[in-house]
Amino acid sequence: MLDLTDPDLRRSLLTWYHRCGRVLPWRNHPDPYAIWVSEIMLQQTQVKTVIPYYQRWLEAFPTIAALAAAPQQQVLKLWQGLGYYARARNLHRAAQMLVHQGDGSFPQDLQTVLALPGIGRTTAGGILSAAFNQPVAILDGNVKRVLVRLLALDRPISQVLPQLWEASEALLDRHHPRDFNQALMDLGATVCTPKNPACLICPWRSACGAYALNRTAELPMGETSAPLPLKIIGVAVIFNDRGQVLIDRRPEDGLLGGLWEFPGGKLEAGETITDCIRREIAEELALDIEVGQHLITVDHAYSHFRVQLQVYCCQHRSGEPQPLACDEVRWVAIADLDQYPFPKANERIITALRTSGISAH
DNA sequence: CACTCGTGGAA
DNA sequence: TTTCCAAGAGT
Repeated sequence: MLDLTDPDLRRSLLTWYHRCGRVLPWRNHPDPYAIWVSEIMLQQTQVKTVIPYYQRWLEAFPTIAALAAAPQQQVLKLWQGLGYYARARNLHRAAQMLVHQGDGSFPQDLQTVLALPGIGRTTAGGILSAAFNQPVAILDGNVKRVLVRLLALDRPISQVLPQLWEASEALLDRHHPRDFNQALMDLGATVCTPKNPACLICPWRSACGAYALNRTAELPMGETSAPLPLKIIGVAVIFNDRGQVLIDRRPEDGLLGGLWEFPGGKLEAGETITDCIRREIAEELALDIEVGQHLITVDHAYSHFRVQLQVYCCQHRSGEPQPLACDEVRWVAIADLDQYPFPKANERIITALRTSGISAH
């Protein structure tokens, strides 16, 4: 029977880590704030994607105080393209809490850390072990996969989370929690990968249940998932007679909260795309517009649905734009669109606008 | 507690 | 091309 507290298990992983561990910008960083930023950016996001964002972020906001003092629009602009924008809003809000309700330093107490917005159990363990070498366990995607294989659990991960947390805590090396947690994640990221794991060079090969049963390719078991529904969205690029276009800022909560976009909405059954756009602009902005020529069609996939944006150039006819379904509306010159944080699908609209040379008539 | 929340790398 | 899934958290 596999003993998770076997010192040889910990020793073999740490030895492997010292020889083969990754070199990362935030690893062994002296500032807990930098560790914190990296942990938030790394949620559901690959290391390679995070690195340039991490470096730009620390240049713009080198301290907790600097982040707390920044306007939210600058924070979102630095996060633009990274996704899951609530992470940026929560990080910003947590920095303000630390400055205004504390002494501006990052806390070392687990319960205090867990109380900060955007920090759950795994991120708290990641920060406290990496920044302060505290023995707090983690359970991220890498660790889940490693442990499911090590223990040969043939049930979907969502059904064995309590067991996996127990295992992570039992395994954790109390004398080297920082290196051990980092080693566990590195093992999952570089050896015990989702496909084609490199079992022949794995320090835990002889202890691994999935390897012994020759089932590494089947574990972890896949979760059942429904196909993503598709929404057709009519989108308006509305010009006024000064050549400016109308953009709106989405409500703070929910999808793409706080980011700017071109207005529009969902195509309803039996409706033409032109009617859809005119209706949405009337409902959400109280504007009368003329829908003109097609600009671009953008296909984009979110986590739980796909969208097809059918974008049309439009001309403002009458009415003053009202923020009925958003937080703010603004007329902006095309050259100034760069100053606003936009979601990825809208970036493609901006590119199309500039390359098409379309302007007001 | 099942659902919501982005984007891109990798196969 | 699709499909999976990444250092998960909030509600």
